[in-house]
Amino acid sequence: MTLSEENYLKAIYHLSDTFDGGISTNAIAEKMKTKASSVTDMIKKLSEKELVNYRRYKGVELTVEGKLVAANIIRKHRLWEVFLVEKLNFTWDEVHDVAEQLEHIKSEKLINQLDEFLGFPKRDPHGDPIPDKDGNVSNHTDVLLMTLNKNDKGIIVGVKDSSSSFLKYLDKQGIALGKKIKVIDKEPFDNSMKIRIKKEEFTISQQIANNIYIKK
Amino acid sequence: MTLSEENYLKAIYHLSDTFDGGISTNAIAEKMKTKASSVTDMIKKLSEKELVNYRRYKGVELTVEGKLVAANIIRKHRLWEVFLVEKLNFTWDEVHDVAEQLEHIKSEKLINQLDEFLGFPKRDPHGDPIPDKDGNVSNHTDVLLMTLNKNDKGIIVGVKDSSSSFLKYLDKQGIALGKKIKVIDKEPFDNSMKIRIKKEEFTISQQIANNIYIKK
DNA sequence: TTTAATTTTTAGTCTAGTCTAAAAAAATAA
DNA sequence: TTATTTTTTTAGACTAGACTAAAAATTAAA
Repeated sequence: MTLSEENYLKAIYHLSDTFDGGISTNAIAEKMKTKASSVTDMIKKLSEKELVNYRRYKGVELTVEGKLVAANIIRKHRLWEVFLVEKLNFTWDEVHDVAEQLEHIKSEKLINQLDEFLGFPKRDPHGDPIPDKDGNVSNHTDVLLMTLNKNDKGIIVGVKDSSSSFLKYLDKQGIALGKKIKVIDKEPFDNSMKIRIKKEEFTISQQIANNIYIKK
Repeated sequence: MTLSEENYLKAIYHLSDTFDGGISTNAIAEKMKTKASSVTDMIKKLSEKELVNYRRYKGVELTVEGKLVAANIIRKHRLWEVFLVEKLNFTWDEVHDVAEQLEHIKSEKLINQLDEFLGFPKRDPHGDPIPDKDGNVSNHTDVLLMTLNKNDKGIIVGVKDSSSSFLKYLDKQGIALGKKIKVIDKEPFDNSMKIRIKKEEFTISQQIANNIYIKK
């Protein structure tokens, strides 16, 4: 498994989460910030290794084996994120680039010991679930804040967008995982909503509400 | 800095420790398990970047900058080794391959926080000194067990050979860092020595004694 | 259903890092 | 000091992974 192969598998895995059926060459190219022709080359290679199913012009799907490999990389990524935040005092908007490197370290023992050292965490600092050794992910039944209605209540459990700028915005507003939230009002015109967190009320845009997961 | 460049710098750094003056192409090739022609190519590249001084047929020496880069990689390697042993229950003969990967992770913050998290350790699990941020290494004034004479005493502080097989041998014999040792007798014929550790006496060959560092 | 636009693939090129084989320089021996 | 051996470098080829430009297949529009 080369670094590049691993990154392609991860990208396909994430795209499969959002879209059904074969993932298009262009979609992968965009996600990987590379060119479609490069994607075609790599897909052929992954197909040879039976990590993806591929029919020309029809896009790709991960095989069972490919899915396992990808889930394992994501498992490592998220466990390292927990480590960075819990043990090394990183903030949740600083961890991504480093975890992106650490996820490629190869050692079964390392990752299992790390898991234990961290107390077998179930979610990373952004609220995303950590796959287990067999690639099983506790499925995300949580809903987007956007879908709540007036007077609905819940707990913030995750974010969809993990970009540094978004996370910094949340920190500034005092929006953090585990906080209780209540929808005070919802504006039908632009879907913005007035929310309450810890007795403080303020308004957020639909764009923000569309990137926060809530457990009801 | 590519992975390959980093590995060459590290190899040259280690070789400079043992040999004075320019490090030969062949010596690097042997250490890196590659061919002399590949070494020549890479040396040219490192020379362009002013990380080594190079004169055709005369071998290489690290520049001040090159030495700093190399020391930094070794710093990372050794800090990760401490982490693996102290926090993740690795044994000292298991850490090398994983640390070899982890040493290439790029993040200033990561390594400084790790250093702090580990309590600013001075030595790795094999007793080797950990360079500081500026590449300074507390110089190894310790002597090889081989150089001790009858009735000399000391404390085991390091090993020269970190191969898994050697470390396993030491574990089996109960030879560990920090243990007090006394030379009971030394055989002039083959330089083997009878030693005592914790009231137990046994004989070791010169080869073994040549790979253990002692603080007198 | 033929044409136009879009997507995907192919063909060929480039770079980093490796290799083999041969040439050149340096070190050693006669 | 010349000949031989060893070391180092050069020349040229190979692979992975990327790229550009052009061809082919598919999809959408007229």
